[in-house]
Amino acid sequence: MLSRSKTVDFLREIPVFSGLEQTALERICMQAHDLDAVKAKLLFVSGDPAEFFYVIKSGWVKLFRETLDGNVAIIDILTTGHMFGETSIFEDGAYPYSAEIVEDAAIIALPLADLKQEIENNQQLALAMLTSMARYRKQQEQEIEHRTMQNAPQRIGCFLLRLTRQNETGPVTIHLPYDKTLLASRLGMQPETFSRALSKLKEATGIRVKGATIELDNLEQLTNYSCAACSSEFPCKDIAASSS
Amino acid sequence: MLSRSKTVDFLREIPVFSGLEQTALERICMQAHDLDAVKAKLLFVSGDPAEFFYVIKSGWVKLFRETLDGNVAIIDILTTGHMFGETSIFEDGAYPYSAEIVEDAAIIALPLADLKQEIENNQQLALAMLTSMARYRKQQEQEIEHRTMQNAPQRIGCFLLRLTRQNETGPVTIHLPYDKTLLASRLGMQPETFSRALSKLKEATGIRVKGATIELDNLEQLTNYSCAACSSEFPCKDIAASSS
DNA sequence: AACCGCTTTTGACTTTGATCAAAAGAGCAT
DNA sequence: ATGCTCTTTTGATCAAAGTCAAAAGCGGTT
Repeated sequence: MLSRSKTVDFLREIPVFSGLEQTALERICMQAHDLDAVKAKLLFVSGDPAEFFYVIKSGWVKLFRETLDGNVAIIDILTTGHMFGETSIFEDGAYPYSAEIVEDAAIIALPLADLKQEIENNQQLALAMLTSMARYRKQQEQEIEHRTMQNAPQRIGCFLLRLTRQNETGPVTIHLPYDKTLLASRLGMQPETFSRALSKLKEATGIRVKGATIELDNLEQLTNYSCAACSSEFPCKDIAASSS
Repeated sequence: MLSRSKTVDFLREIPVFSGLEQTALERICMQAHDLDAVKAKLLFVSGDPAEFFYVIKSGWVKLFRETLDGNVAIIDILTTGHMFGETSIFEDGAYPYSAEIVEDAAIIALPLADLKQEIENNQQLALAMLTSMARYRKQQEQEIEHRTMQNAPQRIGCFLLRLTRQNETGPVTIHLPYDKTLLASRLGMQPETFSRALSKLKEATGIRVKGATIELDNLEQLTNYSCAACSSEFPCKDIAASSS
């Protein structure tokens, strides 16, 4: 079936699956189904029984939880090539967070049971998962560090840097991937703070902001400003690409 | 050799190793050596070539990094049964953080190469590592949530709760495991803020503080105050026990 | 007891970011 | 173009936490 083999091809591009044998990948994709979802659609909510894990073909998905007193905590915001829901393999069978589409998306849903079985029987996949988890873990460590060591303008600068390919030298144009309110919460600040912090960053580094488009003459402007409060000097390797 | 079999026995108590066959565990412990270290000793610094991973028998160890502008970011503070340095298996062979003894400790050092080889050849261990990584990942997610959603007194209260066994009903006595300055940085705040926040917590919940000893009549006092800003209602399962 | 070095607390002040309220801008349908 | 909605910005104010400085407390020695 054509759509099945396209799914296999897509998954092969993702680090955690890229080393797998064709047959293993096909077993995982056996029950795959595609779904298109528009902005604001809730894929599942925290506590729902976990049947599927998801891989994003395009668009953006927000993972979040709500606190008892009604605030929202963003876990992560994911896009093309990212995977989510797969950690429920190691859990009690419920999703530990809710997932909402924040930019129209094409998504592949795959049964957790099949992934679980393959991991348990396929050493290669288990190791790939371990590597992926380790990378994610490192990313989270860095996230915690950023939240405590960087102030608001620095966090924005750091985020912008991570949107670029890391060895550009000349002028760079960056497009913010989703709206500024969401970006604010991704960076752990209020929308008003984001707006003001972006102005401050503009002041401090000379970047040019036009709506969701940002231009800078070179990355150094930003790295000097943002990476000072960070433990890993710039091209902060490893943190860019990852599957949830 | 007696000390070798004691090491095996100790590792067997740790979740990630508990399901292993005796022979597998013995292979990992083959080159084990014990070390006693006093407060302030640096085990390794970030960037050192990673040869060993460590398991703590007793005492406390701080993992941290330094930012370019000279501040210190605490990664984690670990004690009995915790493991660290093992993620270097998935890295470029250097430790990604520094490790310092903060309370006199007894530690087992084991070669990373042996662990790596065992993981690659032993499906059971790979799966146990995956489970352990998933638990740690969840913990980190919670840590990020705490840092953004809870204020200073709430974070302290939450930390105290996690020092208790979670189903106590009557009065509880808690001993702070290490000094307050370190605890402050573990919770992402300044020592002065910690001191004042603890007073505020005392005010708000009626806990009694005498030096490093804290008494409370029941956990509810604290949970009402601290867990309101959190997404997982109290006994916050999973987060207590873990390896690294 | 007196002293030393350390941790912890307290005080005064500053800075950062949150909050509340309102205005401005952008996108879209009519 | 007009009106509608939603996002973003701006302004004014407030609260939380950081900073700097000094005092108090707490072992452990001598």
